[in-house]
Amino acid sequence: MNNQGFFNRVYEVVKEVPYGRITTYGAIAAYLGSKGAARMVGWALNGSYTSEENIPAHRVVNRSGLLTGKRHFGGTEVMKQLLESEGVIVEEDRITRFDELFWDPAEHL
DNA sequence: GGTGTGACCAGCT
DNA sequence: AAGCTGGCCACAC
Repeated sequence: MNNQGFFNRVYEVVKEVPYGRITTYGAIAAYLGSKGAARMVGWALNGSYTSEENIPAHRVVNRSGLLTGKRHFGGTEVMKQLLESEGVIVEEDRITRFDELFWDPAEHL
């Protein structure tokens, strides 16, 4: 059912990310079956803001836990604020306790 | 239907 | 050690 498009699946996964948790592009891409399509995941999130649904893209970071797409939120501090608002500590545009806060889609889904 | 792109990843120089 | 290039896949024009 959710095979209609790669984008749609990315949205579903990101929306399933629990509060105060984060995931990575590579993890999502790998879960979708396209390990090398990490770039595609970021692009999907690029359209997330155009999507009718509210996609917590701020919970998605790169493999280093770095807020790579922070600039796409319309403000580098916006993403940080959102994460800290959920209890996630952000330092130097990077997730602290990244290993602990990391949420693997394959593990939950 | 080919080309370009994109918020990455990993390896090479 | 750090910077850069290529590769990867799927969508838009």
